[in-house]
Amino acid sequence: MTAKTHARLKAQAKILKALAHPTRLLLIEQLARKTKCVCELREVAELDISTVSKHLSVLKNAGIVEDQKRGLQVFYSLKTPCVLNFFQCVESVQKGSK
Amino acid sequence: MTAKTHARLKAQAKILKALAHPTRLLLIEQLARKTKCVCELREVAELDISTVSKHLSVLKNAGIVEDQKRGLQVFYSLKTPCVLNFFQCVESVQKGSK
DNA sequence: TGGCTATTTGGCCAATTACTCAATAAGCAT
DNA sequence: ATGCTTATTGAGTAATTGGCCAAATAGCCA
Repeated sequence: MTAKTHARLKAQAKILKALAHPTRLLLIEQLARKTKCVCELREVAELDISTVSKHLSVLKNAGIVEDQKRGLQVFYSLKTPCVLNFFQCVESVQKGSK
Repeated sequence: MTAKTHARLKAQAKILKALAHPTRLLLIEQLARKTKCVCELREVAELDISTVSKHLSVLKNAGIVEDQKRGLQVFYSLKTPCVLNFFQCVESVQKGSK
């Protein structure tokens, strides 16, 4: 395998890895509805705010969400809504067909 | 968050997690072309056959591939080709839009 | 049966991940 | 400036992951 192929696969895996965590999926679902600040997301996730912040930075780093500071709060929004299409296929996999 | 929601998210994450590794993405690309045995995949992946076998069992356990024994060899094939659609979105994320 | 080949499984280790708590930064208000 | 609130970052720890090697399993054929 060439180094180029390896780099491509690694980059693709990074994005999927960012999606591959229950809490981060929850955050994505929330952001699919509307832009929310970290404190709102913390309530939904029922986790320490530092933990939520770190999950958000993983998603941001992968290019899936973006952030915007407004006063004291930081609002996150879904940058690439196409990730929601994943769920359809995930469901197909769960049903064991297609 | 309800226990049910948590279970759903965990199940979805499991499938994404199975996809989220460079080697497993390579295996999926290979199987998208055609059914292959473990030994053929080992050559492509350039890894110990036991490592490849474990990656395949992760994919199988997630419902993404299926296996069929023919004589000494075990052939794997893509059970849910829709996972290939993921790549389109992954590309969009990489380009930072949509 | 015994030997050969293909694959899976178990043990081990190094690297990564997810979490919490504590410390730091940044923005506003008094 | 001081204090209060929101968020991020760093340290430390427990659990998970991915790799290899060695051992076990399974199928074929002599």
